[in-house]
Amino acid sequence: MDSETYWHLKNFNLLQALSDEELKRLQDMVNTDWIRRKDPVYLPGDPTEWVYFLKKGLVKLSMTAESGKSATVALLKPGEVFGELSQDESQRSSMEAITLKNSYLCRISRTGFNDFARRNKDLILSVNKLLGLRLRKIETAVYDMLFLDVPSRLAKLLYQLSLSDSIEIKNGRLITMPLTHQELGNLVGATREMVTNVLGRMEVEGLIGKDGRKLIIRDIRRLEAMSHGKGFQA
Amino acid sequence: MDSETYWHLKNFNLLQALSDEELKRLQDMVNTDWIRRKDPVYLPGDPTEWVYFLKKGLVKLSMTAESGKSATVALLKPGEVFGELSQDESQRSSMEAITLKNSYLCRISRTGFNDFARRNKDLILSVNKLLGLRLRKIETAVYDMLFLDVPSRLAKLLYQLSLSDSIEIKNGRLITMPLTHQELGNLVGATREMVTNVLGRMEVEGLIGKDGRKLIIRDIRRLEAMSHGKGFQA
DNA sequence: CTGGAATTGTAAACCAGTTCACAGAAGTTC
DNA sequence: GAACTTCTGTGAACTGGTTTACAATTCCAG
Repeated sequence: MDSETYWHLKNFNLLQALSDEELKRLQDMVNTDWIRRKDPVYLPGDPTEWVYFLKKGLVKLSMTAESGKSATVALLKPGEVFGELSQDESQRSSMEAITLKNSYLCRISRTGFNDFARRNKDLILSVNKLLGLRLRKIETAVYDMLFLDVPSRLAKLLYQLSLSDSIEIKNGRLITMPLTHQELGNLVGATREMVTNVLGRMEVEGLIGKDGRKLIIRDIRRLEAMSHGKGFQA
Repeated sequence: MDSETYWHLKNFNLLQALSDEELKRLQDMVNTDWIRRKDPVYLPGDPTEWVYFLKKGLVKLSMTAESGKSATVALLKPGEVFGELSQDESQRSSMEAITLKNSYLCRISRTGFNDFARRNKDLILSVNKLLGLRLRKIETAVYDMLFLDVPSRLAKLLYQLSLSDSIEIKNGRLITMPLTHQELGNLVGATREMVTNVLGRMEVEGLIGKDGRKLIIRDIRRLEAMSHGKGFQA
């Protein structure tokens, strides 16, 4: 492999615990794929036979109903691992994974990975930790869906995006993650129209601004506050 | 301990992998508690310092908002394990665990349990499997909340209760789990009134019946069908 | 078996968010 | 830079579910 695309499994948190020798062994089990923007990695109903390591790009993990409605569960960035990790020999995927940018990812067979992990206490512990994190994340997502209204949920999302995916600009922070209103809606469980509407109000209130189609966070404090209480309270 | 209350850790799925010797060692780390019906095991905000094994009784795990609204995440029966299991040194509990019947449970310090598990590959693997199951369960809960209406969610719940907590009677199955309309509502994410209303319609349709305050499942087939599609479709 | 507490039943008013139906703006492609 | 596609903006009509307020029933303790 050339040095441009040469990839260290080492860069994945999950694998941090492995020795160089073990990494080499694992490396032999790995396939690397390139997937074009908007193409699927896997679809609902596919067997869960691979574990994926995202090397470069952006992947959206979402649930879809037959009605066509869909909800985004996670946006995965380089270094993140997805696919069914637990030992449990579960049937088929309920989710769909689609790239939002051209992406490089590595793929290990689930059974292969599990056999490998079985011989590596530290790796099992890492998997354990990761599952715990995922669990807590989805639990708070449930909490938010049940107890917060759409403006609060959107405020929270923008707050988080501003921490994880933005750059400092004059008078605010520019969100770099390329998300349409539709995709924001899928992330907070609301319609595209509702998102447009709420963002409009937020702009009037001076909480956010926009540069063409990109969002600018203007008052992160108030956004953060809003993400707890009841939306716009008047 | 007398033979009535003597308890084999062995009966817990999670611990199946342990040898008798290991079980003995674990047993020394265990406290047994008796908790009165309706009393809490822990509350939101409590530190997550224990892992619990429910020996006898019934425990409700739920999330509550400051508004007082609450959602039930799980009903735990003897043999089930709860509390924060993953290695991740997470802060405080977001959930509340309350007994619905007088209950016996065993309690192991989380750090103790984790140290113990760290030396037991098979145990960690079991924990992983359990976390995987929990994850899948909550994922389908999210799916249901997002894509199914209240009648469908309730139908699904009744269907499941009829599989797991009912006894055969003449002309149907009697649900043995003691749940009020309020509690059914908390389980499906709806108000008490909505539950009363939907159950009423289900009774008219001949899907269910009631014996005093207890529910009887009359047509499990149609309930099951209903749990997929759009509630009452006319 | 009786009095009070908890649960169920009911219906009208209300509301957050969806649906529908377009119009305008911003990017993209050739 | 024209033609197209994708995305944003907007408002009216609608709807599933909540809220509120009470009445009726069931349960349980003494």
